[in-house]
Amino acid sequence: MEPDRKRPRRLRCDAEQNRERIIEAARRVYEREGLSASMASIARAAGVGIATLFRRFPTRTELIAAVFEDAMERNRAAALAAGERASAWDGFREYVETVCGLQADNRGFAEVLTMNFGSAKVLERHRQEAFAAFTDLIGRAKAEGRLREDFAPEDLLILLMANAGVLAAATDAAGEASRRLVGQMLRAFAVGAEEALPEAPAPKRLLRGMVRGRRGSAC
Amino acid sequence: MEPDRKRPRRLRCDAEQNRERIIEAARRVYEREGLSASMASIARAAGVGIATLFRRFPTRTELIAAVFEDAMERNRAAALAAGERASAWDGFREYVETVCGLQADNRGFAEVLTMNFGSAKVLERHRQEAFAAFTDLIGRAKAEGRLREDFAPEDLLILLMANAGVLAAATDAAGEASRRLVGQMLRAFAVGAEEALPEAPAPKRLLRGMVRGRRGSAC
DNA sequence: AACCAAGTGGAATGCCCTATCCGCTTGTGT
DNA sequence: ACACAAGCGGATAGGGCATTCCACTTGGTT
Repeated sequence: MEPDRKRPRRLRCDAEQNRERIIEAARRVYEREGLSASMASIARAAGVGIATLFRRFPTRTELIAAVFEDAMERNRAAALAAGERASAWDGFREYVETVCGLQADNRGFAEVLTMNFGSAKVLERHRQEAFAAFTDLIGRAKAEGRLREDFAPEDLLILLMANAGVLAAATDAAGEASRRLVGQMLRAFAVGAEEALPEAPAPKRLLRGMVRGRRGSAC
Repeated sequence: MEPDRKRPRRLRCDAEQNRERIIEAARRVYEREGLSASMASIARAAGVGIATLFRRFPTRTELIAAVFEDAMERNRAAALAAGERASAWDGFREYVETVCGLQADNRGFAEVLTMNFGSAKVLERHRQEAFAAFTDLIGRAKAEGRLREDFAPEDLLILLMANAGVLAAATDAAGEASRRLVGQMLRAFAVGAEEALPEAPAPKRLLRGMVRGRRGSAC
């Protein structure tokens, strides 16, 4: 995002440009295809040689970290903003919906949110901070009597994993199915829980794909 | 399962043996690795040549259908059995827990339950029948006043997709995380919903993997 | 202007995968 | 016992991918 800082000794300016092009291309590719996109396809999309990609990002993890740093930052911002709401429950609800929406909009980020990147310190710090803000929200929402006492912070992680699964499997109806899932889960978390549920997607569109597994094959 | 019937003119007995060996091997491999396991690895596991595998199962889908026919049959049986319970809600609950448990025990079947196999008629027929029995259960559980009126049959599909996602992402704590998810969802579905929740898994084990994507790469 | 470290792209290597081909082996009906 | 259709597995073609290597180019400094 910003020029650069602690990166060892500043890149030559054409190299820096290429670096940006790679990140932008990877952003597009990951958003559409998820993290399993090949390094080669990203280099192609960026219009650079494969060697250039590997020179700048020796491991896939480093590339992923660079690409999703700002999405994770947006996630953190959403958690902090939700913490400001007058009603903790409203904040809780808002954050859950927001983060699941981020997943729905970006297949790569959906996966990132369900994994652990031991290196990638910035990424993990943002995740930590978001999680801390959310944990704080949990306590207050319970105190308000709106969130069930047995809600655990891990339930958010589980929801993120579940949502990623729905998004991956529901192809066509992914957005609707995801919103429905989130609505159901919020009901499960809430104490009263009489809020309306988003409409369920039409069943035909729900089970569409067929052996959409990694490698080709067919019917 | 049974010798064979309408299969065109009966295989030579050594060929039939190989066919069984392939199915058994595929069962083991898919159970562990999911449906993305390669044909080559299955042939290797079965101790047959690749050609033999392709001769018997020209497409991946045919192999998958053969492998999971009986699991799908067990699924159907579970739905029918659940329909017999005196309390429809108890049956509903039992079936949901059972089918999600089947997913937890078998990564391949978890995926099968979230896809559509246009060919594979036996598979789809069993799925249909299970779904019909479940739909019947839904109506009765609503009539009992235990299941919320806005529960839709599609919610089961969504839950299956969600559960598959949790199972795929939670590696170590997969079983616990899955049970927790199911517990939450049942709360969302129920009218009263004051049943206890399974314990949440320890957070450390929840986010473990790191770019466990298809191909190697590393930290 | 000239130099050279930094940077580049494409070729090369090695792996695994799908799918098909083909010459050899074997079960089975006569 | 024999013939031969049925079946077998290894080899092969063709492709994608990760990763490394290397001869060439170029930005930036003097």
